[in-house]
Amino acid sequence: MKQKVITIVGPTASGKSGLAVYIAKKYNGEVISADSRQIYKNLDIGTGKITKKEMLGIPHHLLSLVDSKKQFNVSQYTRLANTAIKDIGSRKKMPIICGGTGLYIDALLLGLQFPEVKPDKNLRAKLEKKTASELFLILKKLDQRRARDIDKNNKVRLVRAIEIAKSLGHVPNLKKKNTDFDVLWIGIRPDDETLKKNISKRLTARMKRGMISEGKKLKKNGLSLRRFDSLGLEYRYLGKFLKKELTKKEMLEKLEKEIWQYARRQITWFKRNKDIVWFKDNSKYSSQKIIGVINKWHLKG
RNA sequence: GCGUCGGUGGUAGAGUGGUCAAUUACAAGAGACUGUAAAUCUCUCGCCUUCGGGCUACGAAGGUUCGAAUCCUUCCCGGCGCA
Repeated sequence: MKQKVITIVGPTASGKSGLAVYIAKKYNGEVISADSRQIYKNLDIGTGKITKKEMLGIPHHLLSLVDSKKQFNVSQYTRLANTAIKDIGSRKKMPIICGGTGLYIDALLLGLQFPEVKPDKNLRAKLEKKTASELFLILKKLDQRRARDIDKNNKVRLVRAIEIAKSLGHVPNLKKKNTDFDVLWIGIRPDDETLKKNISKRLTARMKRGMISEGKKLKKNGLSLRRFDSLGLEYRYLGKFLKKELTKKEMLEKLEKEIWQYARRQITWFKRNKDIVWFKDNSKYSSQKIIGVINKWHLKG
């Protein structure tokens, strides 16, 4: 019998975390985070990590595990998440995946198998200095086929493709492995106006909770400004503020827009998955409907 | 009041007689996604379109010219200087 897994996806500030706890309470579940930034230690306020209090006693996995100076990736994520699912399942509890990082979730639940080539820091550093078209030519020599479908303006992708091709001789086709999961996909997508409001409110709340001092502390503890930038969103803009490139007001204005753009990108990603059952919010009314959907799925076997 | 500089698409800001529906950036919208994914990348972006093109536009109104966002006149608005 397949392991049952409930998954809650949606854009940032849609109320996923609260819903996950609510469902976990009802179904004797534990939550596994699927968030590429909340996996890091000490990135708490800026990532909107759920607090101990908000967890209401529900165990949460894959939060605050990695040093924020280190680079984490999908492959590590799927390994950890698979282990967590097994662990939770073995204790006869319901794993609830909750998060907004589409790639991580799909890799885990759709079984995307990426080529097993470890990141090569030196090679990357060398390649990053080249232009996209130079990189494209390098890749073309190594793997004609991959060069044909790759986005030839996307340096990040090109670098990785070259990295793989150098190691394996070519870039293998992406494989999907059959997973042992029976997944119920639940999506939360508020209407645009509500989502915008939520984003704005949440940002204000984060400021009150001390987002700026969190940033200062991270910097003091040696997190480079370059790293701030690559972490994106709040940390990218916190970094610009700490560098004095932006005033506090400018930071907040730009950040709010940027978060909105991010939310749109998340929605674009999740829209592709036709298995997702969408709801507007996590209100009482929606929650009841969601429970109904879960019950039906749960009874099926 | 006189002088002077300026008024360009949602915003900032190029353009100073034809190659201009107008560089670029941002905002907005759509989308992509092979181990960085909160990252990275692409497309659209005056209106209409049978996708050939058509129409209306660079403060307003006139004028010069084969042709004006670009030159001239007047007016309106804003900055600065002098009164």
